[in-house]
Amino acid sequence: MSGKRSLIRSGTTVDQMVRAIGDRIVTGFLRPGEKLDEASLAARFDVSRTPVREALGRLSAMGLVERRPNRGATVAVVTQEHLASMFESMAELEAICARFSAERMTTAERRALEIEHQASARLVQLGAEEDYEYFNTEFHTRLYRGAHSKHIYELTVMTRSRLAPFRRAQFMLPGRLAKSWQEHDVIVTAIMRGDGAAAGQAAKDHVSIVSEASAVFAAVDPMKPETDSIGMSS
Amino acid sequence: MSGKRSLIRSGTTVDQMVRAIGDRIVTGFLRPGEKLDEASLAARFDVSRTPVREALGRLSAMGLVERRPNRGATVAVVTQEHLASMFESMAELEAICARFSAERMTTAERRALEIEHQASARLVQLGAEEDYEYFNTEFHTRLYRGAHSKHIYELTVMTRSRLAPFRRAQFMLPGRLAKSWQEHDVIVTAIMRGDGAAAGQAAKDHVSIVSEASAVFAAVDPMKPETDSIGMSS
DNA sequence: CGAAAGGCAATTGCATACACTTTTTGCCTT
DNA sequence: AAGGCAAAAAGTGTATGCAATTGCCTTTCG
Repeated sequence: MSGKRSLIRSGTTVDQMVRAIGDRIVTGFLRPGEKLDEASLAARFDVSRTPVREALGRLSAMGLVERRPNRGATVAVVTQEHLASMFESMAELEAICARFSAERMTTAERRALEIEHQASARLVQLGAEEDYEYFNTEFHTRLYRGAHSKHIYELTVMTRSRLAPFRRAQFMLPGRLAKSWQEHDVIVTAIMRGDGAAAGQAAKDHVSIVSEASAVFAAVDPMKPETDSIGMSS
Repeated sequence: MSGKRSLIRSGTTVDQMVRAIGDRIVTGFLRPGEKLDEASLAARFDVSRTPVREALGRLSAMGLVERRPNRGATVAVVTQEHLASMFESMAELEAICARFSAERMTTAERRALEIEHQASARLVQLGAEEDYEYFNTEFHTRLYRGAHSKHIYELTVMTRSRLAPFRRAQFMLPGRLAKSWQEHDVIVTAIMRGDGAAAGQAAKDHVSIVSEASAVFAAVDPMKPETDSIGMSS
């Protein structure tokens, strides 16, 4: 019977299940609308149904899977409207964060933001998309933290994680890197001079542009049976 | 042991547990910081640990309880700062909803909002706090829906439910009913004439006032052992 | 006398077994 | 032949048992 867990890393079994299943959804290996059978998943990962069940519950709370009582779980289907709604929310949330950041950031926070932002300019010149993506995430996180509001932070991070699957390839568009940096520059400038309104507007515009850039990926066909079930990774 | 649900109402057992435990937290019967023992709760409600466990997971996602791996669950302790942060977020979210409502509500939605708002005026005159509370909830829900943005709606409802414990007694303050109605009136007026900026500002002010009115309840001493709540019955 | 290490009790995490709900399939009726 | 009903199969929901981790208490050594 149950032997050793696969060589997946740390955390409780449920955490591993959340990561494993979540990854497969985010990477598109599990298609939207696809049924998630508890027993199958449990067998696939060599665990019992219990942790799988709890993992599905968490993923449901994250919005990655949908659950109906007595009817099982499916990979969440994100409609065009819902996706637009999430990007819209993201724009509003980022605007709030930028506005608050402009008003509340400490001197140290402003300096760190500026320094990191300037440093990332080099990545644009080099066209280092991978590294820029990392700095991009860091940049936005700084904005969220700079708002000095724990709950706003939570809402924003939650929304961002929910949008992650659709933002993945936004930097593949040519010239997007430089444009992204310039948009960041507008935000930083506004924050440095404490102009909350301008910072908010700039952040909103920034996300709106990202939204449009990602819109092309919304055309992911849902409910495609897919040949196989579950492979290995992470 | 014997299966004999208490006389709590419908839904799956987990739903009942969520309601039961959530109610006890919201009503203050379970104090912030208090430990939530799975076995005790299961015995108290005459169910097995499994649904209790899942219920604690959901309540954790709602922010009502905090969970640490292998260390059990406790009633979430909300600090003064976090509470202020949540009210602040609520103000911003309601502002967004009101702004969008002013810009996007259909004619039917506007009419329904206006009618219901006017109807609630009578409740103010009568001083029917219970009934007004119901209409108040309804009013705000209309605003959330009127924004025509599913994700914004979700974020707002989530935040509101998380603030529920602290808003409970806001109408106990004398004269609060009439003031609340007047604030609603400003919002409705702005929405009716499609003035998004004004509606947003009015909604933000409204929540801010509620926040202040509720601030007094933030002084709930956490981690009071309490004689005990969960006794053995059966 | 204090501190650290080791053992013990309590509680959580996971596995397995059972019960109930939903869906499918095959047979019977019209 | 088509539709509906019923029984079985599949799958979720709940209960219970067992393993593993945590926190406390005792014991021992500096």
